Amino acid sequence: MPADEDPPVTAPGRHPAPTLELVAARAGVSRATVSRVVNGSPSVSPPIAAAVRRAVQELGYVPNRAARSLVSQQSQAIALVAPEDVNRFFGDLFFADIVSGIDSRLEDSDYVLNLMIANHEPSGKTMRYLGGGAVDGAIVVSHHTSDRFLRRITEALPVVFGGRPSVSGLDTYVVDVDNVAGAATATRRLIERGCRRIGLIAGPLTMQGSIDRVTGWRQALDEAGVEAGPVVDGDFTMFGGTAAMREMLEGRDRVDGVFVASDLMAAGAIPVLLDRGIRIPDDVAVVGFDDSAAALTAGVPLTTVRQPSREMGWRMADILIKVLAGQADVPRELILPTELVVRESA
Amino acid sequence: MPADEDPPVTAPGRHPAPTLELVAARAGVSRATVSRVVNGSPSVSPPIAAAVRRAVQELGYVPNRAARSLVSQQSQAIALVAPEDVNRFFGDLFFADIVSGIDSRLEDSDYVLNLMIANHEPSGKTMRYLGGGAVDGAIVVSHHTSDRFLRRITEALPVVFGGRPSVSGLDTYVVDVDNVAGAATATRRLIERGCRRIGLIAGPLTMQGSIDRVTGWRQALDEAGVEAGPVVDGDFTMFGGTAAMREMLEGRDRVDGVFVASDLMAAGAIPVLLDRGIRIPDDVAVVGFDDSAAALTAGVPLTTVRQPSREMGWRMADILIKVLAGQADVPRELILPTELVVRESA
DNA sequence: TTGTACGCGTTATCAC
DNA sequence: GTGATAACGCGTACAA
Repeated sequence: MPADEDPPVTAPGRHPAPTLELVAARAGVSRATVSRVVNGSPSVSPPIAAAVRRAVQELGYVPNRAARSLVSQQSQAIALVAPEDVNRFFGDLFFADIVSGIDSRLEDSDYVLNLMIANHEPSGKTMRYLGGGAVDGAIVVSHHTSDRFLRRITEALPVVFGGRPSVSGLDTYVVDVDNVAGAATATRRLIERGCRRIGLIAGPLTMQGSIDRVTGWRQALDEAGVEAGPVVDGDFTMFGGTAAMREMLEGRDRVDGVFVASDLMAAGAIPVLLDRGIRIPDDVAVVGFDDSAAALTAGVPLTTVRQPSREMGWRMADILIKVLAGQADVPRELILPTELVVRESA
Repeated sequence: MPADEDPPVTAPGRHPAPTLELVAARAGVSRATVSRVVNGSPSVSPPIAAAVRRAVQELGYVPNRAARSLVSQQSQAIALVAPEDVNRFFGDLFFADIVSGIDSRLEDSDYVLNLMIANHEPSGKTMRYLGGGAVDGAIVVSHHTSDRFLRRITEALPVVFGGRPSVSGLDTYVVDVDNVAGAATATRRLIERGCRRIGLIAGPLTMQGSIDRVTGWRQALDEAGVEAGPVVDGDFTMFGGTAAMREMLEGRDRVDGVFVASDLMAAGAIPVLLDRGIRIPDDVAVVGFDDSAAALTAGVPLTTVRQPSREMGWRMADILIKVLAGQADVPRELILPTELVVRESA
């Protein structure tokens, strides 16, 4: 009674993958030649190349990634690292655009994307993985100033940040928008509408982008000589936006305009206004930030500051790929423009 | 003038990773012994093991994944494949839960997750990647009946499906809920409330889950002897839900209850009702499906059918890991229970 | 232009 | 218990 018969390690019925050797045998050439053909070396005679390609086709040969990595010292993989709660990450369509952009850049490359949504501080396991050559580089988004690992990760491998990190002096690349200018533009829109009590629903102040948007808001106010209204933290989540708006309305400060530092928060905040019979934009005007898909689901079409999030994703991947290819003239910082999108909320 | 000086292939300043060899030298033992210690082999004397561990620590040694893969024939990576538009995938918080669940199962394993959101039919590149040993297995979600690649992928590597595929006879594993029963429960809730003109906003009928929910809806209606109301396709998106509800209201059939086959669609549909002054649930009762985060952002707290999406993700990863480990007693199909969550909309 | 041979870092099978 | 040594599949100097 074989109670402990060894289960097969590999699933039954899968063919062992053909190797370079096999293809070579079939094409009647050496492994080296096959390798050359596969890697598009010019120094191989057309007839031979054709024969090899046919053999590759017939056998369904596909290069073994591990072997290739081992010799080339490159994994052809990059990591998308987000030190953020999974639901938070997925909940914000802004990141959908980022991923979409990264994806589109990677599509016609050989790189694959590894997802590392690391709740809180990335663990030792994660860091070992990142530093251990398992990926060639990393794109880091949604990072907080408290993240000690920012420095460690940039020391471990080439990194492109989505959003300027608060820590400076890092050996890294950054793709960002001018958050200060964008926020100022949004606030000016409110001022021009005639708003004089302008509140702010901010993102978490552990993120540089949030801080910059606060700065921009205040800057526009100062320029216009308008007194600053109440400030509440909305945490970059929809619920946070809802809670923040409630808090703001319950405060002693009346507002007639609000700059909300992300569309998702605005989508949470606007229903609070509507529920209380407050008209938008007549009683309270609202401007968001991102122009993500949430801008159209807020109840009132949202006037917002568009940031080219999909392009940002594309650019980040593009920069990383160029750096990994050893290209020298890659700019350290790429600042993309924002643009005010006027809809109905302000 | 070195106009074309070779740029360095690797970023400057990164140390070459220490190898087994190096650790061995430092500890004064052979590579084999170090390997044993690293892999927790029992047959190594405690003092030696300690010395090796110290060397590992000091050098910050981390095993080279490629080399390990090459010899073990395993990549320690699994792919999450979604033949779906990126924004669609990210836009539905249901998938956030799935990913979160997968992630939590992978956390204390050595596996990493590769993300493959393949707009439309996965390309040849994708299939080659999947079949080429770059990943040990795959989790496939959001698949459509039209996906010819379902068969190909199951032939290429071990696969766990999220949601029963329409194609049958596949060598694969499935984690799903009983969509028919869930939909019937939802519909019964409406009937018990007194609704007699019950419409349906369906998901895309290219997905088996959508079809099953239609079936469940009709089943409950038939059982109760209630005539079927209008059916409109909502595409599993928020906008789709909005459009579907508009279409339904403009039709000649009056409705006093609607079963919406996903919370996200319900979140799009409910505002349409509210905008027209239709009271929920008094004039029209609404039941959703999923109990995703969207259920609480619909304007009216949504009565819905909860499916344990996070657990589904966890289970899928768990099953895949067990299969990859050669475990024999893994069930081919795991059906998780649904549960009616009563809130205010019905 | 093509083939030979070595090495990439690991694991595993042997002897010792 | 420990150490040589042979794979694993591939890229690439080097030789032919």
